[in-house]
Amino acid sequence: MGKPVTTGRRAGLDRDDMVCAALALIEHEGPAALTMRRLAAALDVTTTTIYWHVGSRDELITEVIRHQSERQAGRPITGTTARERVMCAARHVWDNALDNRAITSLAHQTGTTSLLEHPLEVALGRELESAGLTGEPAARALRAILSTVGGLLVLALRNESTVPEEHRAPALWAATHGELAPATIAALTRPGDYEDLFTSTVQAVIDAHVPGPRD
Amino acid sequence: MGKPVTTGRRAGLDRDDMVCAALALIEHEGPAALTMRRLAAALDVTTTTIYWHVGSRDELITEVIRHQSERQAGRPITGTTARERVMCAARHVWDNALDNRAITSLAHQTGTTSLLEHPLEVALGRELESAGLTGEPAARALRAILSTVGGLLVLALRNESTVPEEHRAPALWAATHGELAPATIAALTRPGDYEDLFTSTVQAVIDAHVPGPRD
DNA sequence: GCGGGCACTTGAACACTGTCAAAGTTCGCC
DNA sequence: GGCGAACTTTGACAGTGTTCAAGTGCCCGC
Repeated sequence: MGKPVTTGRRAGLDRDDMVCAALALIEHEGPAALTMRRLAAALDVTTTTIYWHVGSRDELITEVIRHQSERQAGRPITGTTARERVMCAARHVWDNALDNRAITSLAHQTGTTSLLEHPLEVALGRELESAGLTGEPAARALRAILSTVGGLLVLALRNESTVPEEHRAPALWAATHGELAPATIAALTRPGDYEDLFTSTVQAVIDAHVPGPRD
Repeated sequence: MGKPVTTGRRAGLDRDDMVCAALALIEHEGPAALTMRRLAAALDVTTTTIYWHVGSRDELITEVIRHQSERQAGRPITGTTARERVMCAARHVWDNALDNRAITSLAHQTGTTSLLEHPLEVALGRELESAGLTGEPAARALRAILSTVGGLLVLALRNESTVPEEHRAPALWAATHGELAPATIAALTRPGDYEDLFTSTVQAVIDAHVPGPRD
């Protein structure tokens, strides 16, 4: 009947639909694509409608992060020794971040990483307690491990394509003559293996906090 | 004489003035204050003039970072053992970042951290070579130490005031009942001491890569 | 049946961002 | 004196988050 595209109760969308659409948008087109107008277009709605449901962009992002946070709980912890199980919990944080790069980046740049990873952090905390740590030592170990993983994630999730090639690490090292041995420069010019770096570095931090089976 | 505020060669500013003014603006009012219009106002000039001199905002930022990079070189390395000297070089990265939070944050969010810290990274590399590491092992040690420091900096430089109190880590831990021991929760609710965390965590990573005096 | 009020939606704006084309002015040099 | 290069400005464009006033549809009580 050629309904005039009018206003009023037609969309039938609620807050959850907004959050899910935002999540999909981020996953498919990256964090920068999360624009109120783009999200509105994806939902076939006006930006004002989104504001009515979610309040603001920050609230929307927080909700997206919280939603994702619930989805990434519950991977099983394996391993027999305490160190192995702690390592496994740490690797869950790492793996989940790499499996959901876009949302993790978004959480990182909005300062809501704690919110996103909290369930995984709790799991890590449990393993630390099983290993015999409580109170302050457990908190210190937890923070040390999480910040180490976080630092590695900054490297692994960095979107190289946004920064010109001549300012990226390999090019900088290639331009560094005379200060370091050629073999070292060569090694630094090659791209690093983040997986190896993760394993050895996190293991070192864990070993410094969690007593081994013979202690 | 009521000179008409005309156009033409009047400002007498060059590219370097733009960069310095941008640096000052960032240091005094934070990275978010670096806006082309604000910078133009600070220089008593139009945005187009800035574009004529520096090309684009990204180029301006790159130049600011490079400029700052040169300023933060040259702190002396102290210590007698190899591990002490490596630790000192790592601490230089840490201290410089904390002393220049605004610029470091900016570099971090534009992916130019490598550019900013490259001189300090070279110094760290030198100490690693003095400790007997070369080639791939040196590169691995360097990357491990830098990513660890980077992860700690993410924590230490995070601007807490931008994210609502109930989504910050202490509040999240305070809301976590039943999963962890009360003493652990209490320790996690208290704000952490980043200085301690830096020392112990970085030391652990260094010890894993750099042989001690008795080896 | 119908009218009031709530729930939702829209259109149009505001202030802000980076960026650019065109036009203007001033300067050094021939 | 005039020409061309080196700047500088005006004024716009497209995009961002956000809000206000005005709609429209629907349910509920009368």
